[in-house]
Amino acid sequence: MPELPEVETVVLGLRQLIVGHKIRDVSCDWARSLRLTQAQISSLKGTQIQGVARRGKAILIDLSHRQTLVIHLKLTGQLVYQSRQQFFGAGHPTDSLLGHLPDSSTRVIVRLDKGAVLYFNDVRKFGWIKLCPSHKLAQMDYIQGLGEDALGVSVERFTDIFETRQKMIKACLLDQSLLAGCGNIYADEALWGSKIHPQNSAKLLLKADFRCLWQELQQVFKLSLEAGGSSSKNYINAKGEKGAYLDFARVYQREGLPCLRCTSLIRRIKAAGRGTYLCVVCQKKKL
DNA sequence: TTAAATGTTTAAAT
DNA sequence: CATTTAAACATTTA
Repeated sequence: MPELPEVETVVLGLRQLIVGHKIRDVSCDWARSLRLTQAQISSLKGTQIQGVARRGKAILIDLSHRQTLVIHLKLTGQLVYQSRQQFFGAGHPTDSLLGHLPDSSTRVIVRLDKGAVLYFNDVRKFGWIKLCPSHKLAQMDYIQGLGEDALGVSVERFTDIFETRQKMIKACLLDQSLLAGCGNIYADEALWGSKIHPQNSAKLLLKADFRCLWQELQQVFKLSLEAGGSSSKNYINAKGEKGAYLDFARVYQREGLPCLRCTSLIRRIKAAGRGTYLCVVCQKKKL
């Protein structure tokens, strides 16, 4: 699912809740969700959680035995924290964020001290949890392949990374080895916002195009983050109704609806292997 | 029944 | 070599 804003929402939320907690035990009923050896699983017991961070779309949980849990939510992962006093869930928006847990999508259960529990739910089972020595994190397969983080990258760096690339700009935005964190929804939103055709080769874009694209991407991230990600706490509003999920989207999943700028109808095409929404009038292809 | 889904990886085709 | 496309992972929903 989850892209950078949703992952960041998980991280900010969990940091307030789980740091200081000790792990009692970890269980799992779908082996591929928890990619640890039995020895590694045992090593977690009694360990204290020292910090929660994000790198690209990966969630990093630092533990007192100098190991770090690395979690990837992929398309449908979510993390939910429950204790007597608190409840917090974020990631892919589904009813599991508020229903009784564990449920049928629960893959891993981390029992913490003081009666608290952390659930890793993942309907499609693509997500994973790994463990890595903290000092070797940079060499871990997934982390090692990540480019600069998309949140807070400077315009200059952003432009430098892309301007010489031959491939289509959308493929560039989705390439985690170039820029880490952007996913399908935010790529479409930023491209629409900057009036750039997703299939334009990056090298055809002007400095002004990159500046605009960068601006739009940071802006959509910010909006989504303020709303708690396109999921999470605002999935359910104060009245207990389904709320802000994708409310910020201006093109994504709006096929057949009028473009909010020019009223021509939003089209859906396939680009960079993904469903892609755009306004063919506003987002002109360059020669 | 078919198509697609907020991601990544790998193999095969250009 | 650089890019693109398709398939795979597994399940649900339209």
